Amino acid sequence: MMNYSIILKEHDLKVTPQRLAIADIINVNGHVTIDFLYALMAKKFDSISLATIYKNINLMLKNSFIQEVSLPQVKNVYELTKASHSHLVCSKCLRVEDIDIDLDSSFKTVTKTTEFSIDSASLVFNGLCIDCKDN
Amino acid sequence: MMNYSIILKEHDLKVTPQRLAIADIINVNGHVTIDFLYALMAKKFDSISLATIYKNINLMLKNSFIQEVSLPQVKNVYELTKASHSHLVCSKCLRVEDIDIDLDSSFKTVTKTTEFSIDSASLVFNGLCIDCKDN
DNA sequence: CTGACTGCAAACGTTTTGCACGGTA
DNA sequence: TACCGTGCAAAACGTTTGCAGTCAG
Repeated sequence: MMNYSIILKEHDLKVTPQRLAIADIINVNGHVTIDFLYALMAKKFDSISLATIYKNINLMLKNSFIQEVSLPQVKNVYELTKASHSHLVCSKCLRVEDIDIDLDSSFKTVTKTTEFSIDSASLVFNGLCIDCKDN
Repeated sequence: MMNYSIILKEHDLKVTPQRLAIADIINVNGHVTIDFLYALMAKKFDSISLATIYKNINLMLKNSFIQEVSLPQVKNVYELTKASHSHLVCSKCLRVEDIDIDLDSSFKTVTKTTEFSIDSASLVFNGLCIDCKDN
Protein backbone atom coordinates (compact mmCIF):
# COMPACT_ATOMS: atom_id res chain seq x y z
CA MET A 1 0.00 0.00 0.00
CA MET A 2 1.58 3.22 -1.13
CA ASN A 3 1.21 6.70 0.25
CA TYR A 4 0.08 8.50 -2.83
CA SER A 5 -0.29 11.85 -1.08
CA ILE A 6 3.42 12.19 -0.55
CA ILE A 7 4.30 11.10 -4.07
CA LEU A 8 1.76 13.49 -5.54
CA LYS A 9 3.18 16.37 -3.52
CA GLU A 10 6.69 15.43 -4.56
CA HIS A 11 5.56 16.00 -8.12
CA ASP A 12 3.98 19.36 -7.34
CA LEU A 13 0.49 17.96 -7.60
CA LYS A 14 -2.16 19.06 -5.16
CA VAL A 15 -3.82 16.16 -3.42
CA THR A 16 -7.44 15.60 -4.36
CA PRO A 17 -9.66 12.53 -4.05
CA GLN A 18 -9.69 12.19 -7.83
CA ARG A 19 -5.91 12.26 -8.08
CA LEU A 20 -5.50 9.75 -5.27
CA ALA A 21 -7.88 7.45 -7.11
CA ILE A 22 -6.08 7.89 -10.42
CA ALA A 23 -2.74 7.15 -8.78
CA ASP A 24 -4.15 4.06 -7.10
CA ILE A 25 -5.78 2.72 -10.26
CA ILE A 26 -2.62 3.15 -12.31
CA ASN A 27 -0.44 1.65 -9.59
CA VAL A 28 -2.69 -1.35 -9.04
CA ASN A 29 -3.27 -2.08 -12.71
CA GLY A 30 0.18 -1.26 -14.01
CA HIS A 31 -0.93 0.08 -17.37
CA VAL A 32 -4.23 1.79 -18.09
CA THR A 33 -5.93 3.37 -21.07
CA ILE A 34 -8.02 6.51 -20.71
CA ASP A 35 -11.18 4.46 -21.19
CA PHE A 36 -10.24 1.93 -18.55
CA LEU A 37 -9.31 4.64 -16.10
CA TYR A 38 -12.54 6.50 -16.74
CA ALA A 39 -14.62 3.37 -16.23
CA LEU A 40 -12.99 2.66 -12.87
CA MET A 41 -13.19 6.28 -11.78
CA ALA A 42 -16.89 6.32 -12.63
CA LYS A 43 -17.42 3.57 -10.06
CA LYS A 44 -15.82 5.63 -7.32
CA PHE A 45 -17.23 9.03 -8.20
CA ASP A 46 -20.84 9.60 -9.04
CA SER A 47 -20.07 12.45 -11.38
CA ILE A 48 -16.54 12.20 -12.69
CA SER A 49 -15.78 14.05 -15.89
CA LEU A 50 -13.64 12.84 -18.75
CA ALA A 51 -12.24 16.36 -18.85
CA THR A 52 -10.93 15.87 -15.33
CA ILE A 53 -9.28 12.63 -16.37
CA TYR A 54 -7.55 14.27 -19.31
CA LYS A 55 -6.52 17.35 -17.35
CA ASN A 56 -4.99 15.22 -14.62
CA ILE A 57 -3.29 12.80 -16.97
CA ASN A 58 -1.73 15.68 -18.87
CA LEU A 59 -0.58 17.40 -15.72
CA MET A 60 0.77 14.16 -14.27
CA LEU A 61 2.68 13.60 -17.49
CA LYS A 62 4.12 17.09 -17.41
CA ASN A 63 5.23 16.63 -13.81
CA SER A 64 6.67 13.18 -14.54
CA PHE A 65 4.41 11.44 -12.08
CA ILE A 66 3.33 9.10 -14.86
CA GLN A 67 4.60 8.18 -18.31
CA GLU A 68 2.83 7.63 -21.57
CA VAL A 69 3.51 4.38 -23.39
CA SER A 70 2.68 4.58 -27.05
CA LEU A 71 2.08 1.20 -28.62
CA PRO A 72 1.64 0.40 -32.31
CA GLN A 73 -1.97 -0.34 -33.33
CA VAL A 74 -3.47 -0.02 -29.85
CA LYS A 75 -4.41 2.86 -27.59
CA ASN A 76 -1.78 4.58 -25.50
CA VAL A 77 -1.43 3.38 -21.94
CA TYR A 78 -0.16 5.19 -18.85
CA GLU A 79 2.09 3.88 -16.12
CA LEU A 80 3.74 5.30 -13.02
CA THR A 81 7.17 6.70 -13.81
CA LYS A 82 9.88 4.09 -13.38
CA ALA A 83 13.25 3.15 -14.80
CA SER A 84 13.49 2.73 -18.55
CA HIS A 85 12.13 -0.59 -19.73
CA SER A 86 10.46 -2.27 -22.67
CA HIS A 87 6.96 -3.65 -23.15
CA LEU A 88 5.22 -6.81 -24.23
CA VAL A 89 1.77 -6.41 -25.72
CA CYS A 90 -0.62 -9.28 -26.28
CA SER A 91 -2.31 -8.80 -29.65
CA LYS A 92 -5.34 -10.72 -28.43
CA CYS A 93 -6.19 -9.54 -24.92
CA LEU A 94 -4.17 -6.31 -25.19
CA ARG A 95 -2.47 -6.95 -21.88
CA VAL A 96 0.74 -4.98 -21.42
CA GLU A 97 3.70 -6.25 -19.42
CA ASP A 98 7.02 -4.69 -18.53
CA ILE A 99 10.30 -6.34 -19.42
CA ASP A 100 13.91 -5.31 -18.98
CA ILE A 101 15.91 -5.55 -22.17
CA ASP A 102 19.54 -4.58 -22.40
CA LEU A 103 19.83 -2.19 -25.32
CA ASP A 104 23.50 -1.31 -24.92
CA SER A 105 24.62 -3.16 -28.04
CA SER A 106 21.81 -1.54 -30.02
CA PHE A 107 22.91 1.87 -28.79
CA LYS A 108 26.44 1.08 -29.89
CA THR A 109 25.24 0.06 -33.32
CA VAL A 110 23.45 3.37 -33.72
CA THR A 111 26.48 5.32 -32.53
CA LYS A 112 28.78 3.45 -34.90
CA THR A 113 26.64 3.66 -37.99
CA THR A 114 24.97 7.05 -37.68
CA GLU A 115 25.56 10.55 -36.43
CA PHE A 116 22.49 10.53 -34.25
CA SER A 117 22.92 11.34 -30.56
CA ILE A 118 20.39 9.17 -28.79
CA ASP A 119 18.35 10.28 -25.80
CA SER A 120 16.03 7.37 -25.36
CA ALA A 121 14.73 4.22 -26.96
CA SER A 122 11.34 2.56 -27.06
CA LEU A 123 11.06 -1.15 -27.65
CA VAL A 124 7.73 -2.93 -27.90
CA PHE A 125 7.16 -6.62 -28.58
CA ASN A 126 3.90 -7.80 -30.04
CA GLY A 127 2.73 -11.36 -29.63
CA LEU A 128 0.52 -13.60 -27.59
CA CYS A 129 0.59 -13.86 -23.83
CA ILE A 130 0.59 -17.16 -22.00
CA ASP A 131 -3.16 -17.09 -21.54
CA CYS A 132 -3.96 -16.34 -25.15
CA LYS A 133 -1.43 -18.33 -27.13
CA ASP A 134 -3.05 -21.69 -26.43
CA ASN A 135 -6.63 -20.63 -27.08
CA MET B 1 12.72 5.91 -60.97
CA MET B 2 10.27 3.20 -60.05
CA ASN B 3 7.36 1.85 -61.99
CA TYR B 4 4.62 2.41 -59.46
CA SER B 5 1.90 1.05 -61.74
CA ILE B 6 3.27 -2.46 -61.58
CA ILE B 7 3.81 -2.37 -57.84
CA LEU B 8 0.33 -1.01 -57.24
CA LYS B 9 -1.18 -3.78 -59.37
CA GLU B 10 0.88 -6.37 -57.54
CA HIS B 11 -0.89 -5.22 -54.39
CA ASP B 12 -4.35 -5.38 -55.96
CA LEU B 13 -4.61 -1.62 -56.17
CA LYS B 14 -6.16 -0.02 -59.20
CA VAL B 15 -3.88 2.55 -60.78
CA THR B 16 -5.11 6.12 -60.50
CA PRO B 17 -3.25 9.40 -60.80
CA GLN B 18 -3.78 10.00 -57.08
CA ARG B 19 -2.31 6.65 -56.13
CA LEU B 20 0.67 7.08 -58.39
CA ALA B 21 1.33 10.42 -56.74
CA ILE B 22 0.97 9.00 -53.23
CA ALA B 23 3.35 6.16 -54.06
CA ASP B 24 5.86 8.59 -55.50
CA ILE B 25 5.68 10.99 -52.57
CA ILE B 26 6.16 8.22 -50.03
CA ASN B 27 8.98 6.64 -52.03
CA VAL B 28 10.83 9.90 -52.55
CA ASN B 29 10.43 11.15 -48.99
CA GLY B 30 10.85 7.86 -47.19
CA HIS B 31 8.48 8.63 -44.34
CA VAL B 32 5.45 10.87 -44.54
CA THR B 33 2.70 12.01 -42.21
CA ILE B 34 -0.87 12.45 -43.42
CA ASP B 35 -0.46 16.22 -43.26
CA PHE B 36 2.74 16.23 -45.26
CA LEU B 37 1.26 13.92 -47.86
CA TYR B 38 -1.86 16.04 -48.13
CA ALA B 39 0.15 19.22 -48.57
CA LEU B 40 2.18 17.72 -51.40
CA MET B 41 -0.86 16.18 -53.03
CA ALA B 42 -2.60 19.54 -52.94
CA LYS B 43 0.16 20.94 -55.11
CA LYS B 44 -0.40 18.30 -57.77
CA PHE B 45 -4.19 18.15 -57.71
CA ASP B 46 -6.37 21.20 -57.65
CA SER B 47 -9.11 19.52 -55.66
CA ILE B 48 -7.68 16.63 -53.68
CA SER B 49 -9.70 15.50 -50.71
CA LEU B 50 -8.35 14.44 -47.33
CA ALA B 51 -10.90 11.64 -47.50
CA THR B 52 -9.16 10.31 -50.59
CA ILE B 53 -5.83 10.39 -48.79
CA TYR B 54 -7.21 8.46 -45.84
CA LYS B 55 -9.07 5.95 -47.99
CA ASN B 56 -5.98 5.24 -50.02
CA ILE B 57 -3.65 5.06 -47.06
CA ASN B 58 -5.96 2.61 -45.34
CA LEU B 59 -6.33 0.47 -48.44
CA MET B 60 -2.59 0.54 -49.10
CA LEU B 61 -2.01 -0.55 -45.52
CA LYS B 62 -4.50 -3.38 -45.84
CA ASN B 63 -2.85 -4.57 -49.04
CA SER B 64 0.64 -4.24 -47.53
CA PHE B 65 1.78 -1.73 -50.11
CA ILE B 66 2.80 0.57 -47.29
CA GLN B 67 3.39 0.24 -43.55
CA GLU B 68 2.42 2.43 -40.65
CA VAL B 69 5.18 3.46 -38.27
CA SER B 70 3.89 4.54 -34.90
CA LEU B 71 6.31 6.74 -33.03
CA PRO B 72 6.08 7.94 -29.43
CA GLN B 73 5.03 11.58 -29.04
CA VAL B 74 4.85 12.35 -32.76
CA LYS B 75 2.40 11.64 -35.53
CA ASN B 76 2.40 8.31 -37.28
CA VAL B 77 4.36 8.13 -40.50
CA TYR B 78 3.94 5.86 -43.51
CA GLU B 79 6.64 4.13 -45.53
CA LEU B 80 6.74 1.68 -48.43
CA THR B 81 6.72 -1.89 -47.19
CA LYS B 82 10.21 -3.22 -46.66
CA ALA B 83 12.08 -5.67 -44.46
CA SER B 84 11.72 -5.24 -40.73
CA HIS B 85 13.86 -2.46 -39.37
CA SER B 86 14.07 0.13 -36.61
CA HIS B 87 13.76 3.90 -36.66
CA LEU B 88 15.64 6.97 -35.55
CA VAL B 89 13.56 10.05 -34.84
CA CYS B 90 15.01 13.49 -34.39
CA SER B 91 13.21 15.21 -31.52
CA LYS B 92 13.90 18.60 -33.04
CA CYS B 93 13.24 18.41 -36.78
CA LEU B 94 11.15 15.21 -36.54
CA ARG B 95 13.09 13.59 -39.34
CA VAL B 96 12.78 9.80 -39.40
CA GLU B 97 15.53 7.49 -40.58
CA ASP B 98 15.70 3.73 -40.98
CA ILE B 99 18.31 1.63 -39.24
CA ASP B 100 18.95 -2.08 -39.07
CA ILE B 101 19.27 -3.35 -35.54
CA ASP B 102 19.81 -6.99 -34.70
CA LEU B 103 17.18 -7.91 -32.14
CA ASP B 104 17.96 -11.60 -31.87
CA SER B 105 19.41 -11.37 -28.38
CA SER B 106 16.43 -9.32 -27.24
CA PHE B 107 14.09 -11.95 -28.64
CA LYS B 108 16.02 -14.60 -26.77
CA THR B 109 15.73 -12.64 -23.54
CA VAL B 110 11.98 -12.43 -23.93
CA THR B 111 11.71 -16.13 -24.73
CA LYS B 112 13.84 -17.05 -21.73
CA THR B 113 12.17 -14.84 -19.18
CA THR B 114 8.52 -14.86 -20.23
CA GLU B 115 5.91 -17.08 -21.76
CA PHE B 116 5.10 -14.63 -24.51
CA SER B 117 5.29 -15.86 -28.09
CA ILE B 118 6.55 -12.91 -30.07
CA ASP B 119 5.35 -11.98 -33.52
CA SER B 120 7.10 -8.69 -34.05
CA ALA B 121 9.06 -5.94 -32.39
CA SER B 122 9.16 -2.20 -32.78
CA LEU B 123 12.24 -0.28 -31.79
CA VAL B 124 12.44 3.50 -31.99
CA PHE B 125 15.36 5.70 -30.96
CA ASN B 126 14.77 9.31 -30.04
CA GLY B 127 17.53 11.84 -30.18
CA LEU B 128 19.05 14.55 -32.30
CA CYS B 129 20.09 14.14 -35.91
CA ILE B 130 23.41 15.35 -37.23
CA ASP B 131 21.91 18.61 -38.45
CA CYS B 132 20.15 19.44 -35.20
CA LYS B 133 22.56 18.31 -32.52
CA ASP B 134 25.03 21.13 -33.09
CA ASN B 135 22.50 23.94 -33.30
C1' DC C 1 -20.19 -1.65 -68.98
C1' DT C 2 -19.50 -2.39 -64.17
C1' DG C 3 -17.40 -1.87 -60.17
C1' DA C 4 -14.07 0.90 -57.98
C1' DC C 5 -12.25 5.67 -57.01
C1' DT C 6 -12.84 10.56 -56.10
C1' DG C 7 -14.48 14.66 -53.81
C1' DC C 8 -17.66 16.87 -50.96
C1' DA C 9 -20.20 17.21 -46.82
C1' DA C 10 -21.74 15.31 -42.79
C1' DA C 11 -20.90 12.30 -38.95
C1' DC C 12 -18.08 10.36 -35.53
C1' DG C 13 -14.81 9.60 -31.61
C1' DT C 14 -11.36 11.63 -28.98
C1' DT C 15 -9.23 15.39 -26.71
C1' DT C 16 -9.20 20.25 -25.33
C1' DT C 17 -11.11 24.53 -23.71
C1' DG C 18 -14.01 28.07 -21.08
C1' DC C 19 -16.55 28.98 -17.36
C1' DA C 20 -18.95 28.75 -12.88
C1' DC C 21 -18.70 26.36 -8.70
C1' DG C 22 -16.41 23.98 -4.93
C1' DG C 23 -12.35 22.36 -2.41
C1' DT C 24 -7.32 22.43 -0.98
C1' DA C 25 -3.64 24.49 1.43
C1' DT D 1 -8.99 33.66 1.46
C1' DA D 2 -6.80 32.87 -2.87
C1' DC D 3 -5.86 29.81 -5.99
C1' DC D 4 -6.34 25.45 -8.06
C1' DG D 5 -9.30 21.49 -9.32
C1' DT D 6 -13.71 19.79 -10.82
C1' DG D 7 -17.67 19.11 -13.80
C1' DC D 8 -20.43 20.48 -17.46
C1' DA D 9 -21.05 21.98 -22.05
C1' DA D 10 -19.21 23.45 -26.16
C1' DA D 11 -15.50 23.55 -29.28
C1' DA D 12 -11.69 21.70 -31.74
C1' DC D 13 -9.32 18.13 -33.97
C1' DG D 14 -8.41 14.00 -36.67
C1' DT D 15 -10.53 10.37 -39.05
C1' DT D 16 -14.41 7.90 -41.18
C1' DT D 17 -18.66 7.43 -43.73
C1' DG D 18 -22.41 8.12 -47.33
C1' DC D 19 -23.45 9.60 -51.54
C1' DA D 20 -23.39 11.28 -56.36
C1' DG D 21 -20.56 11.74 -60.18
C1' DT D 22 -16.41 9.92 -62.72
C1' DC D 23 -12.90 6.81 -64.19
C1' DA D 24 -10.14 2.47 -64.75
C1' DG D 25 -10.14 -2.06 -66.52
